[in-house]
Order: sequence, then structure tokens, then C-alpha cells
Amino acid sequence: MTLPRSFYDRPTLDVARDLIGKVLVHSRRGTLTSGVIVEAEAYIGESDPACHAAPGPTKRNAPLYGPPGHAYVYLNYGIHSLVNVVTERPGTPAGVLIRALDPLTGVAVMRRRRSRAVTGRVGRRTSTLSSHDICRGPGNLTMAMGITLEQNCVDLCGDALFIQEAEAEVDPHRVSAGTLAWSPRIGISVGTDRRWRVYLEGHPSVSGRGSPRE
DNA sequence: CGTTCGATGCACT
DNA sequence: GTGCATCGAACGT
Repeated sequence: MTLPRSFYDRPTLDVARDLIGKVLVHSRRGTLTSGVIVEAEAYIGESDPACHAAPGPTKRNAPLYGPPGHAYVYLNYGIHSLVNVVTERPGTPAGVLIRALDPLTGVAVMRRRRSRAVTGRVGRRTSTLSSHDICRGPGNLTMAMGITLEQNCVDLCGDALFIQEAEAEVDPHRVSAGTLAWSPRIGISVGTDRRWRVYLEGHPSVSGRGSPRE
């Protein structure tokens, strides 16, 4: 079942923790893709220097101030769309960044979308990605799922982009493969004292520290 | 293995 | 004009 709005209308750290093991689903032009969330980060309020709400309300961060259960998608480094889930009450700017998925539905589509665009230097072939690399990292998973700025502000209680409980068909090992762990957030230079990154320890789709490759 | 660095768009100052 | 909640190719060790 699709998670109700009340799921998001809670303390952000609770939402982040409970998102691990849930399934992110995107239906785009009849193409369905999904994956089990294995890594996420919380960004909480204007007092969190790493949160986009730190400068106060702006045009860009407006979705964070809006009602819970909506998507906040923004472009970063000019190339990557990163997707957040808006949490807590309107006026309380907070959200959870989805950082990695264990691919579930539409793996072939996702692999194709990943291989098409190549970042970094021009040229060369893209070798076939292993399934655990397809949605490893926040920029990679949005590309795989076809999530762009068009999905900014989308209602997660709708039928295009949403999150649901893992079905019975999901191999329990996808979730139980690791234990829940917390660490500082990745890729930021401020607010690193807060351990607001949650992930499944040892899961092969997890990026950065906590991933088995390290 | 490790580190560096370019690509690329746009909100913000 | 500056600086990103990134990624991966290319280089050095």
C-alpha cells in the first residue's frame, strides 16, 4: 500500500529510519520502475546548516516549507536531480534525501537510462552496470528512475511517484542483508556533526562509508 | 589501490 | 560571479 500522508507528518529522523526497506515507485509514461530504499539522509530545519532551508525561505526551497508527503527535487552540480521527501508540518522545513535503492522493478529500463548518459569526461563506452550499481548514489537513482525537476512538488500520495511497503515478493534478504546504521551525512562541508544518514550496513547498493566496497 | 578534475545548470548573493 | 546534498574518467603511486 502507498504510504499515507501521516507517515511523513512525523519527526524527520523517524521518517528517515522508517523509509529504509520501503519501496520507491515511479510510473512514467506507462513505464514502471521501483527499488527498495537502503540509504537516506535527513535535513532538518533552518538551524541545520546543511539543509537547503538554512538561508530561510527562498524560491528554491519552498517545497520544504510546504505540506509533508511531497517531493522536493532539485538540480545539483548542474547535472543531477536529487530527490527528497518532505516531512513534518507546513512551516517546518525538513526532508529526507533518498540516496540509494536496491533495484526491484524495471531493471532493464533503469540500466538503459543509466548507460545512455555518461558523466565525467566525454567518450568511451559504458560497460554494463552491475545491478547494485544502477541506483547506488542519489544522482544515479534519479537517472535510473527517470526522476527530473518535473517531479518537483509532486504529491507522494498520488499514483505517479510514491512509496509503499515492501511486498511479500520482495526477497527478505534485500532488507535483512544489513543492520540499520547511522553516520554523518555525505558530501557536505557543514553540519557533519549530525549523524543523520541511515543505511543498511554492508548492503552493496549503499554509497560511501557503510558500503561493502569502501 | 589512491587522488584529481571536468561536466554542467541554476539559485542565490 | 560563486558554489553546490555528484559522478566517473583519467591520472599517479
